[in-house]
Amino acid sequence: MTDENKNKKNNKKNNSNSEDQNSLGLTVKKSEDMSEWYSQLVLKAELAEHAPSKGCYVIRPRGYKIWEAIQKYFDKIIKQHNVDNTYFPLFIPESFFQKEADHFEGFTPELAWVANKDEGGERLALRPTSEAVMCDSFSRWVRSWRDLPLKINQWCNIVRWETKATRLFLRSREFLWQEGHCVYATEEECNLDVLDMLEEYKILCEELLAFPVLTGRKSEKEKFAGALATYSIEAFLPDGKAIQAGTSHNLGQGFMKAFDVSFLGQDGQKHTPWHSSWGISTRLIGTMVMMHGDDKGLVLPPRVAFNKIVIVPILFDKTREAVLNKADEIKNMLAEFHPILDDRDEVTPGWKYNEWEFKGVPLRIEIGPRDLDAGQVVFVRRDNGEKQFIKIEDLKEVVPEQLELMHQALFDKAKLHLDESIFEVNDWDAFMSAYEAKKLVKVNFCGEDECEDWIKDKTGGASSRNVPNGDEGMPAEGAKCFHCGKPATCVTFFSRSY
RNA sequence: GGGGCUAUGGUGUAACUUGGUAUCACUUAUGGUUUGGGACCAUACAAUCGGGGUUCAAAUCCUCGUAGCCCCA
Repeated sequence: MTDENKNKKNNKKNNSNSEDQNSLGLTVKKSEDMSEWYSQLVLKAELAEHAPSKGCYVIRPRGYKIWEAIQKYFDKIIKQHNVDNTYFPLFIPESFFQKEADHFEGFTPELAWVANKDEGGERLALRPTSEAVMCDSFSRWVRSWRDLPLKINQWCNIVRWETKATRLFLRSREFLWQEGHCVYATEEECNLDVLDMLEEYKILCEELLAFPVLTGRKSEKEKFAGALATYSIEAFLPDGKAIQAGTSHNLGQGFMKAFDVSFLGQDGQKHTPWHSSWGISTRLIGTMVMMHGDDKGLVLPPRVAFNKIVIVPILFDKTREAVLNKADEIKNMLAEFHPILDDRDEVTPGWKYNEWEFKGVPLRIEIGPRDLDAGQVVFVRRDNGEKQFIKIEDLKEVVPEQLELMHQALFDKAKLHLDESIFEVNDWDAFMSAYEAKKLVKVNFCGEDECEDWIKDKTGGASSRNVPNGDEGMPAEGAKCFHCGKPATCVTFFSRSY
């Protein structure tokens, strides 16, 4: 054994001796090593676990509940936009991919192929996204201007053969998402849809997941393979890295032409329609966990949490029955919040507090013999840990009130971090110092691939996030690119990213 | 894409250098005493990642595979 190995082993030993091994808890602090903190939390809070095949994971019930909350919220939005759910096959013939050259080129490196079967001599790939297979159907479904707009969505899994390091929820070879695809008669309608859905994603993050995002257009370098323009929502995490949390693409007419989708207009002429697609994935789960979790474990935003309350009765033999009866009464009174009544005898109240905090339940109600006489409970919010006494008859009012306050507090904290992280700079030196301080750097930018490549290379990882929509994304007259000095074409955010 | 490290009950680990009965704790189960911020006693269940090799003998050495983590591009 080499010295180096011995040292590693000794370190491991020392660490394990100094740690509390029976702990549910985490061995690192979020502020010290967020990456390790995240891995431990996702596993120990039983959101997910590694699967036998590389880069894949099992979503456990506690994690899937979060996905269900996202689905429940967003499926309603989809329907409000008159988008219908469908299901398209997992297998896509190779020739379908090849019809759109940019798309094929962009996705080839991460396609997974079915090895032992081919149909009619043609290979089948597992879908990395469904433009190709959907457009094939669209070519039959779209004939007349009366068939438009055609608006469909699917909730499904997709496969992208990642070669980079994979992370639970954040980057994996298979993941769950929703992909909406709309076909419009005009460019204007298509554009509007692309931006509308981007806005819906923003609202989803703010209203359900309780964090802010930057909405904007991706650079040429970062846009979707085959798109005219890609827009994204970008979340900025506490460790100073951005993460793309959702995308909306204006796919223009490329796929339409490639798959021969056309319609007869009111003018009796044949026209090529316009095409959009937009998606969010289980990556949002990871983003939410990193955004709100703390050193005590998971923090579920109130609107995401299925069980919004845990009731911990304090049980002594003499008063046991009376306390349990009252706890049960409270549980029924607050049934709409799906309270958990933790009446286990085998662990102490203190254990329960720590356990439910770790699992992120938003509110805790403690009730013991002393409270019984006073007609009150001890009431604790997960995000701030403050204890207060609440009269039992006031609970029905206080619970929804505190859930809303907690949502707002989580959002405000995330918003404050985002606002404090944005640094506007005009030259390379200022850029580098802001970037090294893990800021979200706002610059005038030429928007060119070569310039962006150079920046990424020079900094060892700075990438453009997006260009804000509207006036905010427009540089002042005469503004120059912060790096190359050519005339700036846009205002862009740069940062480290996941 | 290149390099390094790791894999032992459900969990965290010891034993590996120098081959020989697999350690300890937690968890779990049962019984009892407990319970307002991580209670305790007793007993019991439970493990060497997969394939191949070396050897009288492999957790330990060699080899291939699989998976995870880290560093560089």
